[in-house]
Amino acid sequence: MPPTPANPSPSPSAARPAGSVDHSVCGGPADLAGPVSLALARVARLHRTAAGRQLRSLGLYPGQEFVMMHLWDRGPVRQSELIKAVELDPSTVTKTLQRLEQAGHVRRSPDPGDRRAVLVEATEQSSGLWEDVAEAWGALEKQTLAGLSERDRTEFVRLLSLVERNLCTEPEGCPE
Amino acid sequence: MPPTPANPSPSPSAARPAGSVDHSVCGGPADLAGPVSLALARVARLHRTAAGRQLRSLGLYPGQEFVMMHLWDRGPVRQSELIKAVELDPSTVTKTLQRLEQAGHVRRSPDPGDRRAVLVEATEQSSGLWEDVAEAWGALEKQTLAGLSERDRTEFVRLLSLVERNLCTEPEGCPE
DNA sequence: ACCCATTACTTGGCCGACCAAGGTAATGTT
DNA sequence: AACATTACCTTGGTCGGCCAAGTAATGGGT
Repeated sequence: MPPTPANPSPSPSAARPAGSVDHSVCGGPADLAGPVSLALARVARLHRTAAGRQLRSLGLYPGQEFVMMHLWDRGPVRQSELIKAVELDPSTVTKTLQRLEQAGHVRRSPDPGDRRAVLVEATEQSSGLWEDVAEAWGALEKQTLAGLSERDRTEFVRLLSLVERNLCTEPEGCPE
Repeated sequence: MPPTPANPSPSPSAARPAGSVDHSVCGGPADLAGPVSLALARVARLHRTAAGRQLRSLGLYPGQEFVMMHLWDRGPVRQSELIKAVELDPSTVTKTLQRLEQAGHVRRSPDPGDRRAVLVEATEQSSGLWEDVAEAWGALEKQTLAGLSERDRTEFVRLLSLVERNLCTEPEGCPE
């Protein structure tokens, strides 16, 4: 008998570790299974929102930074290269590039050596953004990690790396 | 002189810690500033995608779980309560609920006591999903944390909590 | 009683992300 | 040389998420 509404924790077949669930932070409710996944999802959304706030004023939308940054320090690349780099769905990259192109941040041209391919590069006009974006990301990084010791930070990236490996492997979807 | 294409790291004004950037995992490229923010963003996307894969087969889309889970163990609630609980934009919740309603997972009715408000509850039909969702989240949690020691896990939630607090506070956007 | 701020929700629009399906060009196979 | 496969990209559609703006009901203050 799964959900007997208005009646907490009917004891499922799966996860529900133990009594309290830690909702230590920020008033977050945090009931439900999978405390880590839940926390991760919440943090991720907050992080993206924060990035968005930083970027909006620059005329970029969250997600576009990755593309621009790659172009800025790689120069002209094939779109396929870019796709592998950002690890996004090809169609996502296509659409993002269309918008970036229309905004004048990016130029695209057919690859003479392979008529299926498209070469992408940041426009000169976009170079002014570079600094701003770097600064915005610096600020975001700073806000994200405020109050974390050096040890905490390295620990955090270590754990993130582990988790990333976990999420990459199993059902495939990771490059390689 | 910001972007001199095809020329790595022109030394910005902001973050760019040191030489190598750790791209320890999964072949990820991981150049660019803000290694933590970047890693976090990547992990978050992978995590959401993984959740999506689990959920698709159940006829749910990522994000809807949170709503359903809340309804399942809280019973009928006002929409405003739900919004506070999931910490999402009201319009997001509205749309999600419309879709969930159309899918038959949720029922909505006007609150007799307050004619602006809407009461939301999970349908009986949806109760079958409960177990599946719990299981899916269990699996996700398991995959996410595979190979992490108990100490690593608690450390991870601790760090996530800190980061969450950081991202909540500053520019406001957190409940309270 | 009246006005006005607050609360509760909705609509429309835009973007990032995915999948599914399609079209074209390069490459491999026989 | 013809065919099949694979690589590269685009289009269309759907969702989650945000913001901005709008409607409607409640409640407080005077």
